[in-house]
Amino acid sequence: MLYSKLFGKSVKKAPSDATLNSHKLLYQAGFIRESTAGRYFILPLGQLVQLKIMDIIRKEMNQSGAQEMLSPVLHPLSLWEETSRTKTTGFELMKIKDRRDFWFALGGTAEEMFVDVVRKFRPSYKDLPFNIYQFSLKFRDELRARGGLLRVREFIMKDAYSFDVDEESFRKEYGKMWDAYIKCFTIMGLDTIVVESDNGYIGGEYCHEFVVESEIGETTFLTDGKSYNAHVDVAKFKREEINPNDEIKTFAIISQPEWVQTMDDNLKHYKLPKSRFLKNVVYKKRVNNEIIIAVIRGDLDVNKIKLEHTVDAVGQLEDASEIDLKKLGTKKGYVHSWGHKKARYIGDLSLTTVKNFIGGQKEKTTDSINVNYGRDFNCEKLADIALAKEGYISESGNKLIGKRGIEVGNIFQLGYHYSKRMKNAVYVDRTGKERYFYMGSYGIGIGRSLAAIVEKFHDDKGIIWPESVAPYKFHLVGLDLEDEEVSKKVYKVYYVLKEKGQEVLFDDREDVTAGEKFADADLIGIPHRLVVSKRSGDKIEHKKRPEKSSELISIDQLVSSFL
RNA sequence: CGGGGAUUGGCGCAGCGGUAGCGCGCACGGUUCGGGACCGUGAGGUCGUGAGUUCAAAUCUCACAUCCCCGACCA
Repeated sequence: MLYSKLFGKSVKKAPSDATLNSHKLLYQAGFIRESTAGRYFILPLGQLVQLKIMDIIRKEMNQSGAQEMLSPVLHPLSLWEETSRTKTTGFELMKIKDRRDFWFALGGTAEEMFVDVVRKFRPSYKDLPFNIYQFSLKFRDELRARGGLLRVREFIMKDAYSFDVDEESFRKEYGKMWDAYIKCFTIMGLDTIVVESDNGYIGGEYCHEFVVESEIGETTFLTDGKSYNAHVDVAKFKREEINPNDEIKTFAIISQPEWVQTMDDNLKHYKLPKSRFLKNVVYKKRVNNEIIIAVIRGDLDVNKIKLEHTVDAVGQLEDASEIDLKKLGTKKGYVHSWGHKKARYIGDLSLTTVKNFIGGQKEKTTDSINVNYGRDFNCEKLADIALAKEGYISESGNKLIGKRGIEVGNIFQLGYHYSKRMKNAVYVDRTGKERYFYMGSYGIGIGRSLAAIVEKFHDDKGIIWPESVAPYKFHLVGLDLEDEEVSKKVYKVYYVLKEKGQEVLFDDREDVTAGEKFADADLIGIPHRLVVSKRSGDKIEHKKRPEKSSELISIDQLVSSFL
């Protein structure tokens, strides 16, 4: 490729509102341009990188036995209605209708479509398992796009869907995808941490995110530095016994000064740690206005997402308002840990780690002490509904550390979530009976991976592409082109490389200074820079992008050592 | 969706009631030529949109739109 003809040249300055290195550099070097917020033109250089990334993924997917296909981008809305995902709160589905008033969803993920195509075949157990995937545009009506390619409203995603006869078979597939993902990201130069995460509106029981650690990342997760990594939404931790040696005392209602209202007042008044008090947090379920009171040890906070899973209300809980509390017959700070009629009580596992809790039925000048779970009150159930934090102890006994990262891929166990909700999502087993598919889905964001690579591989001069994803392998710089000899030589190098099928970007511009060409080469970040000039004589000057010094080599050496 | 900021040529910005400017980039000519050179000439803008105030609005007022940042939300 002649640089003089390349569409999308470099510019000196990035727009002032670009804050991330990947955004600035990709803009400056001519890889991307914005259309509207969160929608990007991927320019020729950028597309070459995207294609490289897609090739890496395609190869590993095919290697693992998956089959590439393509689904329409417009999904009949009726499919999304079949799984009730049109109603899932928090997910803004983009809808569009054609001239016959037929409604479509602009796909943000394609579970329904893939189930739909599979059920058209009514497979037999002999056809299973299989994994089908595609690269296609995805639409997410994000409330706020940000960070260049990191969070966009339209992007290319590799999404795969697996269909198995049962869980055991599925687990193998899940493992295969896990391994394939690690391999893909490693080839791209990315070290990923596999993090347990929340499945949100996708459904299913467990899932994992592949995260590239980065300070600018949006995903926050906790790790014990060894075997345990989990998204804060789902992270588990040990509840230590607070006072195991205390004797259990008799429950009592005592008088308490009126000024004791908040947790801080309690600490002052009783001179005991937060963990000795009961805390109640009230939520309301949006669909039916059901009131849920989460009861938890005073030093812990409630994790709304865990609670939502516990009460089967994913994406449906909101903080109760003062009006809601009034309906319960109470107000802020005076919620009881038991006894409010029409409320469901869910307790955290921490309730059994304290003897003789203080609190639980606070009134204006009284409260209860020596409250023990199981003896003095019970919840509908005890579950893990507490928010894990940095410094807490993981279940394997190590301290949890908080980190940030960019989520570049994820794998989901879907189980029967979709097959049970959609009609005829079944195969025929050995005995001729119909059985539900056991499913999984697997995604990788192409643009986000690209941005993550740039975030990791750059210096103050520009991008430093790993060879596996670089838009070109060689950046040939021709200097002194007005000199006929030099000009002949550099074109010869260009044609030799091209003849050998090499990817080469040739800076053939005649009216540009050497300094500018070098600056552009650094900015664009192609792994091997070749310079031909008066100074290089018969040889070619070769320099790797991250290195400072160059070496003089002959064209034969170039061919023998680098092609 | 809450809070903050912005919108003037392709990009970065100045101007803040009285003739729309600068730097970069672009085009042409010339001098340069190994780390973003210099001189000269030139093209390019109904100052986000719509109302209003005023003799006069890029500038003041209001509304709207778009974009950015923080948060909430979110595979």
